[in-house]
Amino acid sequence: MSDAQVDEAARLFGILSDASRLKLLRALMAQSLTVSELMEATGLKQGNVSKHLGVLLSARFVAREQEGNFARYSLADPKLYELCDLMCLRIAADAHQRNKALTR
Amino acid sequence: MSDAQVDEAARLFGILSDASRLKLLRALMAQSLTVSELMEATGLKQGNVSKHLGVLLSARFVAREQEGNFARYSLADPKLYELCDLMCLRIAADAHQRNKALTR
DNA sequence: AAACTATATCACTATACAGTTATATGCAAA
DNA sequence: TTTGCATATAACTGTATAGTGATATAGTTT
Repeated sequence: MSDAQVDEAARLFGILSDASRLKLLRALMAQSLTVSELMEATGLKQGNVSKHLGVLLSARFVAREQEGNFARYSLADPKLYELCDLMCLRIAADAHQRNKALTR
Repeated sequence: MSDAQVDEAARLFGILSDASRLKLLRALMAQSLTVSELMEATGLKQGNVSKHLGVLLSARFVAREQEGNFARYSLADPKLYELCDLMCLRIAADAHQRNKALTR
């Protein structure tokens, strides 16, 4: 694996390292949504949502489709599900570990 | 999924979002190594290696074992392999896409 | 065209953190 | 105990970026 590939992996992990972006992705896992709908779903402000979507778009984690005056975003990468699932499993396993340690 | 869990997922992704830390993990995938060996394997300076290992340790991605004067680190989370594999696949798929787009 | 709406972008501030150097801690050999 | 080595930690600097408010861009309606 080349240095450039490691850098790229780090960059992609970095894009997933923000709670606001994860919330946007989570909302999009259920259905594709417009910016306004994403504002509502996440509680983030408009400029912030657009900025984060731009980041996600640049990494091709999401796709953008113009619908008249609206911009509809959808998940573009099936690997996202697996990546997030894995991390969630990891968190659950960790919680379980900690729990066992406490009650032992 | 709670807000706290989303935050935790973001934090863990963040820990993987640094090229130096990924290089350390990659080196540890082959075998457990001491700090000095990791310096050699990655080209990073001592203080930097220790700091990154501390971060990885705090997330339990690695484990630490004292061996006399040395500290031996090893991978502690089997999910790391899958996470990194997935991201690498994603990068490869992306490269393939771009390649196809160019030669089309 | 003018007014309105949805989205994108800009400028700014505050915060987090990677890398570096220097120093501290702790184990080990003499 | 003194010396030396391996590792950890502290202090500092520079850089990146999240959030915000204001503004710009584009499409839509009247």
